Amino acid sequence: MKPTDAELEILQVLWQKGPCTVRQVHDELMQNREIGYTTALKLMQIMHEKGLLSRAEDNRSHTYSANITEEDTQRTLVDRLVETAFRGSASKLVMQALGQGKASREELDEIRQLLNQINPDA
Amino acid sequence: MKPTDAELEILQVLWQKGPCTVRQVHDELMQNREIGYTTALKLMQIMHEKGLLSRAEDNRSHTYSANITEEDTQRTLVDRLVETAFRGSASKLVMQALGQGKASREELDEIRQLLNQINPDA
DNA sequence: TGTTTACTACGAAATTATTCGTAGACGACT
DNA sequence: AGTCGTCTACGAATAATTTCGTAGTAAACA
Repeated sequence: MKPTDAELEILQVLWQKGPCTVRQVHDELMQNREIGYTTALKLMQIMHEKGLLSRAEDNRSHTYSANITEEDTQRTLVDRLVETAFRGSASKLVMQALGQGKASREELDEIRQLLNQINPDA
Repeated sequence: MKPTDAELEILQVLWQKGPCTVRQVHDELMQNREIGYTTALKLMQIMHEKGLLSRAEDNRSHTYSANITEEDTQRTLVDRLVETAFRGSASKLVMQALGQGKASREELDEIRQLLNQINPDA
């Protein structure tokens, strides 16, 4: 399942903050851009219908949480991007991402470690 | 500029085949899925209006070519994905892509080489 | 010359995504 | 009880994307 852009924004909030009310999500989204409260509400209702979010109807308000993990979503999106934009070559994507020079030394070390663990002939 | 999904399909054809007529692009797209000829035509006309494609009005038919390179587009899409799905961490994306185990030994070597060339303290 | 074929142009339907206004419910507070 | 603030539900406008039908034009051909 590929979340839309607006859905991804909301998932980000839930992944970072954990279960939230619409109010909390909306406050967070407002840090980045203008968006009406009912817009956020509607989006979250739709996501709930789609099964993307579950909700606890606690008191008066509802508390929503993500039904998919950040990692699974990242995997889906990366796979998709590799297919649609990199003709199936994951390494091309890696080279592109690394080439941007936005990774710190620590991150690069982490990647080296991962590389050493990988056995492509398994 | 972020091409839409349908636009990316068409760009892929043009990047791989070079300048093409609508007919050629359509034939290629049909290899992967059902799509009407006029749909492809319309998409390419819109892309031309947007400046995404240029066209030579040769004979009877038109020959279209991409105005943006595959690399630039890949860069745009990767940057965007890093921002929206990886909270700005390019290395997280790299780890995710490498973790899928879809890279060959040769590709991994290539990545190692690139890693060694990168100086994060420049 | 008349018919078939291949092309472009264009309008518009269909689909999907995003946005928000309005209404109704419920609790809190006076 | 009446009013205010906050919440959900829901309809619907808007926008963006994808789709294709129809019409017109011109080359190719019988």
